Amino acid sequence: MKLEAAKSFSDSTSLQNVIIEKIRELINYKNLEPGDKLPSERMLAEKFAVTRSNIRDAIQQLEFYGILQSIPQSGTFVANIGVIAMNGMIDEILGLEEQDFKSLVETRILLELKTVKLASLRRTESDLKRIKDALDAYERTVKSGEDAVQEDLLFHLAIAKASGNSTINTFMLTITPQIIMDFEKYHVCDKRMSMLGIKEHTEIYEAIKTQNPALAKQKMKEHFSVLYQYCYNK
Amino acid sequence: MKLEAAKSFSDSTSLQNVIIEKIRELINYKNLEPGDKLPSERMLAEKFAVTRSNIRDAIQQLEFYGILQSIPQSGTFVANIGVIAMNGMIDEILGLEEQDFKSLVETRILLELKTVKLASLRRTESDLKRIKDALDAYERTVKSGEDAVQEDLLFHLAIAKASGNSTINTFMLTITPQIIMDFEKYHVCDKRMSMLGIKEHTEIYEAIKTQNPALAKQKMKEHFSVLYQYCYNK
DNA sequence: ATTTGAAAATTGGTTAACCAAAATATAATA
DNA sequence: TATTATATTTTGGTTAACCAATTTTCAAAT
Repeated sequence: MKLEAAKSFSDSTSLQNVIIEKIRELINYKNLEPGDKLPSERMLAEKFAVTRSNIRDAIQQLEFYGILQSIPQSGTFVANIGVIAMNGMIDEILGLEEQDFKSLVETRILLELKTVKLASLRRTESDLKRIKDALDAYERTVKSGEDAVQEDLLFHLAIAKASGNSTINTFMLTITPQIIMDFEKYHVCDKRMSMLGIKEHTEIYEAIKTQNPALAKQKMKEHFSVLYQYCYNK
Repeated sequence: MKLEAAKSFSDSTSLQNVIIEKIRELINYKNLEPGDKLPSERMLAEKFAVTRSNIRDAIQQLEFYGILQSIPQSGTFVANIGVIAMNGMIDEILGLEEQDFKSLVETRILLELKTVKLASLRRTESDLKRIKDALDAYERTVKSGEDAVQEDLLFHLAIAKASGNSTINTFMLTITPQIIMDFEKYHVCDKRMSMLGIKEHTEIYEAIKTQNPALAKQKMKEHFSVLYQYCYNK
């Protein structure tokens, strides 16, 4: 059987949001400060009339955003960000929207115009080799007539890695699969685009190689202008 | 008891990485294509000689990066990104470094110079009110002589929300708690900085209100230049 | 040969019992 | 009274049994 996904906001998500909301209320009601301990998972489960797993899931999400921290055999603690920031952040977490394609592309362009500049300045020789390898792989696939969306993205990820900025690199990783799926869904890349892509990728690579950040950014901008128009004019 | 954290790369993380690596090898060895089904959690657990929970954790992480997708009572599937991109991405996931303060600040500045421009263009009236409220709260706290790091960050988060870009907004949320903790750790903000901050925040707010993106970005840049120097010259 | 339908097996998710480390309470000692 | 040693309780994490939805199997009917 093959997959045909249509992920919706499931019940478990909304239950988790309810629990997060209740944890927030508890922290406020009890005036818990940074470093204070939350009631145990078992007590929370009983208090909220849900299972301990539900509590653990909610805590895990709040841990992801740095609001709580669990210490084994000790307890779950309010992180060191203060009650005001915590309330504001939970508001935003509960109000997070599904990420739309436009935001995704907009963000990708922003990040990449930065990574390509940083990569030009900071790339090591091994960074450069990785980028070159990705470029060669892309070129091979395009010239063989196959779809090269994946090799395309890997070229860009190699640049992100060379930027030396671990945060941006992580962000690029998180948006890449969604980008790939959207691109293939909307058929963003055709053969003609790909042949042009080889030229543009090569120019970007050369600019990084010669450590010319301004030129690198310029070439990346051109590369995206085609893409951008293609995405928005269909 | 109060918390004094020093999170290190735990054993569980490295075990998870080993499992991720093995899942990758399996996908390659079996030539699984997008949409194909992975062996069941139970079989993987037996094959890799680990518990089913370990398998579930690894799958959950690969799900976060969009590489796998679990369907209840059906199976876990390779997402629609292709084997080449998958290999490249798993390489990067396994090689992810801890996020350093410099990357964090660099990324924050990049994101905020964009959000403030977008917010100027797109902000609704209710966005504007939220930003104003955050600004007022910040001013109140500073003038009362208290530490206002939290109100400071909430002002910036309000702008991120007004940018209308859900992806950037999510990213801002994920880096905010780390920023707060680092700021308090390094005592980035003192009283003098905060009083200056009121002026700068107000200027940014006015630029967003009058929908002047260039001015808004300019003011944000000034705001960060002080911060940036403070962070790097200590 | 094809279709149908019910039974059996398989699936990810859930629950509750269990574990070892940590925190706390208690008792013994100085 | 203060301090140390020990037993008990509490903690988040782990494990294994269980569940309901889904998929597969396979024989009966057309």
